[in-house]
Amino acid sequence: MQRLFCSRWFISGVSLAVGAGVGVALSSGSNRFLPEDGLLQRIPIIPMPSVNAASEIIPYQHGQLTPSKSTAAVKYGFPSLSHIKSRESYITCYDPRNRTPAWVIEQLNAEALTGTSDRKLCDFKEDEAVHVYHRATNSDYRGSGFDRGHLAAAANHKWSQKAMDDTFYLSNVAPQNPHLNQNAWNNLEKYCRSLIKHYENVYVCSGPLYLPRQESDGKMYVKYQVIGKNHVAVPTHFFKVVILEKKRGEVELRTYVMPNTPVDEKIPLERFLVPIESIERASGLLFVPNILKRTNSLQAITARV
DNA sequence: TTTATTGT
Repeated sequence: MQRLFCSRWFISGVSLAVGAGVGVALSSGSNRFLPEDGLLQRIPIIPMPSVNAASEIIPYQHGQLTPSKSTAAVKYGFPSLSHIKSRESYITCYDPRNRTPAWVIEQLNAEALTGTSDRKLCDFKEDEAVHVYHRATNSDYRGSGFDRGHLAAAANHKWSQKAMDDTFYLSNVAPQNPHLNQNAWNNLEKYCRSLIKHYENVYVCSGPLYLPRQESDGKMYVKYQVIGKNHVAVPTHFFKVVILEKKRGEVELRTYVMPNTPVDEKIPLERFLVPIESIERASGLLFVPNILKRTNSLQAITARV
């Protein structure tokens, strides 16, 4: 895991600047791609199938207009759909195998950050919307040595007590090194909140990573601890993708990765910037597909600053 | 200020 931070990513970072010219190109196409579109347009997941409509979900086959024979294979249902949940304060995709979120996305703005909500009134709680087989519980975390680290941060949702309460579902939480959670990661969250002063809109997508590393036999393995009776996975790293909209519609992306270990908070946050592509490859996710997938002409986007 | 855990 140290390798990630020794590589050139460590210093270079990336910031994709979508210029004003691209903004015009966007609006000349389908409205779906306008930056003003809401949170839902930015979910890093491809289409939501409609439940019970097997023929709509079966993989597309070239030149085939009738439902494929494999429709019958799912007569008794799909083992999973996409586990998207919408909450008062955020939208999340749950990872039932790891008992943590796969990602959580939230919009930060002055209204959301202002209010009298009090985290002392909140308790971490099981998410009863998650099947018991796949649900993390407080007892899984107790005595584990890990914090219940929020992905959508409580302080991002002070506007309503309910919104803050919703961030305390364990489906919005992953085992996090206490030092990281309370120092460097907390600083990154504070920094994200501070960005609302300088940008029209701030969207934040956070999640766990399980990065491979070389073991002593020279081969690459993904190794991670699991805690509690439910074997809640301990991520090796965490990512944060910050989507910043300027007043003229320009979009800037910043992608951070921190290891799930103590991190010296004197290290400037910029040192944790990585290219968004590296997170997309490592996580299996695609961020801002509405911008980056739109055309083949990535050259229209300035890909390094 | 915000992030938390543990023990009573």
